[in-house]
Amino acid sequence: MKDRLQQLLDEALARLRAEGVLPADAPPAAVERARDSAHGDFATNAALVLAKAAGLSPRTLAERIVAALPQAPQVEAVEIAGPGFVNFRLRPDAWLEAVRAALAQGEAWGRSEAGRGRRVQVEFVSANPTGPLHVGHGRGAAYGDAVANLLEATGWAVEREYYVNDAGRQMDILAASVWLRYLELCGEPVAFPANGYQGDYVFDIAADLHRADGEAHRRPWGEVARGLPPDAPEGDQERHMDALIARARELLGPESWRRVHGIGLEVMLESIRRDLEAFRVRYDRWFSERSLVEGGAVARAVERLRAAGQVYERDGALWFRASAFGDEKDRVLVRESGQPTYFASDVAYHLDKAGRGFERMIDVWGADHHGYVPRLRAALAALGIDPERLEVRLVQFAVLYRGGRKVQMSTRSGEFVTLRELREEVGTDAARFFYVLRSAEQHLDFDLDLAKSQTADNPVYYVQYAHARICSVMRQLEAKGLAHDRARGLAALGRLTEAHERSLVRTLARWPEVVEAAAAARAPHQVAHYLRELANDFHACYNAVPFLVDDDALRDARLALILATRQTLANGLRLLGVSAPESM
RNA sequence: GCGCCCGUAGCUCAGCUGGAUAGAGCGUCGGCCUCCGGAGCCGAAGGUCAGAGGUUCGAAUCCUCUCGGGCGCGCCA
Repeated sequence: MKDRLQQLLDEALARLRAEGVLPADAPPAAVERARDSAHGDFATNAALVLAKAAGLSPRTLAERIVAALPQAPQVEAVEIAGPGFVNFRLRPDAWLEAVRAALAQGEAWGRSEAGRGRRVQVEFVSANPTGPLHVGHGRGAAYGDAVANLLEATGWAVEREYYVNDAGRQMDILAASVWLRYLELCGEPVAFPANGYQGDYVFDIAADLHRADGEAHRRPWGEVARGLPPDAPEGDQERHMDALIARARELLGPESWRRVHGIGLEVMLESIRRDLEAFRVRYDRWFSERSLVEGGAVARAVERLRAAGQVYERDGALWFRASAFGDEKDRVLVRESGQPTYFASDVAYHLDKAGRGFERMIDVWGADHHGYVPRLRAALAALGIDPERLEVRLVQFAVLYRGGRKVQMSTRSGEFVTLRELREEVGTDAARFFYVLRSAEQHLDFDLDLAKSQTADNPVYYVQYAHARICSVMRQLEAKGLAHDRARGLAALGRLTEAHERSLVRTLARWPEVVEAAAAARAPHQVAHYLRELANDFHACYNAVPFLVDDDALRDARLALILATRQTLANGLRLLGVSAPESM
């Protein structure tokens, strides 16, 4: 509907340009939904925006625009108001088209081809496989998946990817931690390092290893600890850990080390995969960092930067001239030790993505990584890749509240709330809805008690209840020995004249615009808010207007309206990864 | 110190590329069940959009500064 009016406006403006009223390079003007129904249904500020360029007063220009507008059957009236707004009022039945469309298109209602099949990749969560997913990752998962769904719904060819950091020091620390817990199980008097992974899951992995391999990886603690630099608090915990890892590799030999390293990775990855699956998040691809390192892609990426003349050596390390591309300082690619940094593999990773031909690469990151964005863009620019293809979406932290008090989290000590615990406590539906209820750049206060409560306060139940209630009406219909005659209902849509019905129809008609806007802004919270509003309009209608009336045509028309509402609720909830129950 | 994000009703937040009297939910107060699920509906009170300048026909929205909060600023990932 909005598109149709935009067409009319564009035609009118083109005509005025042809007549010389408007200069050829006049800026575009848009049609928007009127906020206040007193201003009609849609409005355009074209006359206000273009008045200066045309050298006319806004109201005079508005009159010229109105005169130039082509006729359209849906438009009942066009009025000029205020300083020069042009307001469109539609004929009441123009809105009813939405009911027909919702029923005819079913699951496709609201979808569009705006993306024209262009390829976009959404990479999200990508947590290190060194521990279970916690509630912070949950928000990234809910957000990233919903954004991917929205892009799919608007005609993009979407790929969801998880970047697995299976190379590097953090994985080595996990391997060392697992091995030390394993040695404890073997009866060795281990002093567990301050910097090791403390969580219970490490014991579980160690126990798995012990069950499977017996004492094959046992080494005397005295040999392990011999001559290591002191741990914190007396010494440096990082140096201690590095030495411990080196010692582990030396004592275990390559094969045993790979085994210990591998079981940690395997168990954690499997746990992450299961958590996400239960959270209704599926990936097209799990991309291994190690495959980049071992395949030489990291070295090649560094070489490409070198060939571009954007690296130099200093203090024994290899630096990338990031400051020449807008970053605040230069960044190390290869350490003095010869080890490439995480940044180097990330450059290689994004180079690989770009090479896979995605028109857009959307990375969903925790907001604490924001400082990392400029250097990655800088690297892409230095490699001749348009940095605009990379879109980094930062998701702020979620803070959990229980009983009005903040729930403390700390990854170090292993006392964090895991995504699994959250899911078990409030359920996937409530968790996913709450996570996307606020815009991503907003800190999220996640009230566990509210998410669990089965009351009107809880927006998830409110929306789901609307869906279940419509299903219940249909069951009642059946119990009365009646059936819905869709054709008869659609033919009688003109009889939906009650204020609540008209309001519901208008909200319904907005759905395709909501999907498009939410996708464009990468803002699934707009869908959540819309669903709340739609449910509200439905509940109001439910209380004001009886559906199962004796008049067959009127009944079928009203049922067509609420079935269209049910379809819209279901489509919206699906985009957010939330179920639409038939009864609750 | 520098950089990024944020500051809107008692609380939690919307407010789409600047647009016409600033919107929801919760909470508070007052109403609505002989009827399709009361997990519902209706109404009322409640705001100097942190503050000060500026741009504009028009600013919660854009620019500058100040104040307040969060997060970054590693040869960690």
